[in-house]
Amino acid sequence: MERHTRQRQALIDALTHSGHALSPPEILARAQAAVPSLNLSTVYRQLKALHDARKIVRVDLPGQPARFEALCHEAQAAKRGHHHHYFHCSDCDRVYPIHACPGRMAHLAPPGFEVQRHDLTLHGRCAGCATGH
Amino acid sequence: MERHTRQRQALIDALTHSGHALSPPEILARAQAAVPSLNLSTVYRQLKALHDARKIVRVDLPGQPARFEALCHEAQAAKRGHHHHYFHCSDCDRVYPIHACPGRMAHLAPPGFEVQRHDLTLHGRCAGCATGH
DNA sequence: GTGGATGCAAACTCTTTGCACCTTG
DNA sequence: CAAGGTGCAAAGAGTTTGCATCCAC
Repeated sequence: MERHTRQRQALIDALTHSGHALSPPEILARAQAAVPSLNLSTVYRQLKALHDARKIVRVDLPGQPARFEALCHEAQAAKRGHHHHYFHCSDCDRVYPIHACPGRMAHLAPPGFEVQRHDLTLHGRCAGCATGH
Repeated sequence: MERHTRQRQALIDALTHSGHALSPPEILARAQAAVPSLNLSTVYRQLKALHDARKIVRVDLPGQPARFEALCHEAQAAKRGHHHHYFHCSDCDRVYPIHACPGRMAHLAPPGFEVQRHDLTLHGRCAGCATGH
């Protein structure tokens, strides 16, 4: 992450301008609008670099390929990925962040288990799909 | 799922006798104790058949390879996979079912979103690992 | 005996890596 | 011009599939 390249910028733009998390192939397709020669390997390498630099978040949902999301400026300034969860639309397959959390879940685990964190994924239909597209 | 074969039985035994969810390679290793010639392809085919027959549950955790769990007899009799969640131990990497649920989560989604179901994964240390192995 | 199940190898998806070439600073 | 980044192709995990052989019924 030392040099500024067109491919990195195209990638960041693609993530920033999308309202939802994108998969590596989706990122490739969108970023290729700006840099047609862009390669999937470069996408993966940049994603890793941006993730290590805490500029993007990896969104892993159960049984699904990884998606990535741009970190908002407030979160980047705070130097921490704000804790949040995701909504997966079973119609359009998009993933939306949810800025709410049901709270600590430690009481759900059996006695003796130390709960450190939790992941929550909601499934259903997003507002767009629910209203008949 | 029409014939009874040694490999299917070995696979079912491996899943039934384990206290936690197993990955396909783990299932292969355990079932090969009974049927040494057992092949990974057969494991995958049997897992698919058993899953379609509602005899096992697929456990997908975010960012992790699939695991499988035997359905308890009550659940099989009820013809439905009882709704539950999982605890993932970051020390021993085992996955334990949790027979508790925080309840409906519909209120966490933005207005207009229809929540149909949710997945919850707890992460931390299991009782065995927390007490110093 | 026959069709479903198995074993093996090849194919497929997703992701990572080696290496020569190109580009940024 | 030197180091880091890129593109391409090959290599890895995890999973699926085609096909000849095998074996449960």
